Amino acid sequence: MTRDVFHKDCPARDVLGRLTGRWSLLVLTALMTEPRRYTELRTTVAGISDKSLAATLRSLQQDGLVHREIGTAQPPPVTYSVTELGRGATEALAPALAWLRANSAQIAGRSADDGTDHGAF
Amino acid sequence: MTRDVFHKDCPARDVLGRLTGRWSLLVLTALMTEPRRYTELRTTVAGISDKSLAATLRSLQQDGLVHREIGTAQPPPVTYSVTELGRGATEALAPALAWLRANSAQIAGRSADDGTDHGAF
DNA sequence: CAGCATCCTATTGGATACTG
DNA sequence: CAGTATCCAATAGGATGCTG
Repeated sequence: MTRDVFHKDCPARDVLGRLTGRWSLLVLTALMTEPRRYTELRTTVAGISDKSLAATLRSLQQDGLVHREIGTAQPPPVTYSVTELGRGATEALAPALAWLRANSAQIAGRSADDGTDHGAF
Repeated sequence: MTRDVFHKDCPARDVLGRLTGRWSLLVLTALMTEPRRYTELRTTVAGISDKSLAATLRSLQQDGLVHREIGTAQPPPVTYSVTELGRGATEALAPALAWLRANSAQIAGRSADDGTDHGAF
């Protein structure tokens, strides 16, 4: 006990580092329902920059969580989808996301409760 | 659909940002089984610095996920524990951690497979 | 359309030393 | 024991402009 991930040299630390990037969870979840094109993703994950989206996708792709496919049309459409591994990861992350949805409003209004009701936002 | 967390101004974004910090998941999980003292935590979460541990604890405490209690002995012992809210959060994160434990070795050996067998590390 | 290159700033986080 | 203070390096990430 208190081993593996708590150990300094556990490779899970690296993976954790990449998965806890600001955008990974959002991008993975956005890809869960259906494959998406680059521009589509940038719209869905509102607020992400080109640089961050590209970096996140590359990172997820290198970890084998996301698949990148280039079409033959002109200009070539690029479609991203989750791999089997990525699907497992996203499903493992789903409870965390659900918890966020349910509790973040309460947490956000903890140190700065200005009385404004954002609802889910 | 494609709302709430995908919206730019959703407060879940902030909470996500703090929860996806490099150490939050580890610290929360370390506190799940039993309350722990500061030094104990620093030992359990191997590799964390004083600065990062203190910052992580302050952040979690402000979000209401962790409780800080100061004893009366000399020098005053400080004990950290998860709150009810924190317990819910950690449980929601547990599947992600389990997935990490099960799959990170495979992922880590993806781009740099040197043949070394780290096992779970 | 799907990025990459460049520049820039802000934040993270480790090391070290110090304190009540 | 339980931190804080300071310094510094590395990284993340946004803005902008450009490309095949």
